[in-house]
Amino acid sequence: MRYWLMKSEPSDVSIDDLASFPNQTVAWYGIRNYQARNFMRDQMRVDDGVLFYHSSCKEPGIAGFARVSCLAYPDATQFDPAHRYFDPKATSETPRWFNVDVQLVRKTRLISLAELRSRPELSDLRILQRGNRLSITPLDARDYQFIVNELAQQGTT
DNA sequence: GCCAACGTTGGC
DNA sequence: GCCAACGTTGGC
Repeated sequence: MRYWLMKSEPSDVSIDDLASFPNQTVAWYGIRNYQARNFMRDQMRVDDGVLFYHSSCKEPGIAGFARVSCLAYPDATQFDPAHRYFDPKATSETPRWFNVDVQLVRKTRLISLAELRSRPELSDLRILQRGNRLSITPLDARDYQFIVNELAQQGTT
């Protein structure tokens, strides 16, 4: 079992949006970076743990816990010429882009980026490192458990 | 809106 | 295969 941090812009899909979706599940479509795609396609398994992270917003940070609920399959948006994520080089025979499904486990208080940075225990977290822009990054069980057991317990949820 | 960092593209 | 130009990300 692996653990992942997955960024979403709340103006696109927020934690509350996710909570309102059928089965509290969303297809993680629109990834157009090969490294992030490979994580989904090659490494993610059902029940992997996911930190749902709000990015490009007023208060960036971890907003909830989720899980991988479906193995990767071709991203439907690559085939749709009307869609912003259309990829003319992709065909149904040779799809380029894949996505998993992600299901909410529970919303938490917002664990801000500043708070994550303030914890020496999390200094190896990929998103805290300089120049990191990947929207999907793996993290160790230790970091995941620290966030679940220490940070997410504080405050109200 | 700025800008550092990094990925992708395409000419050669 | 190199690398300059360009585009994107995302915190601030």
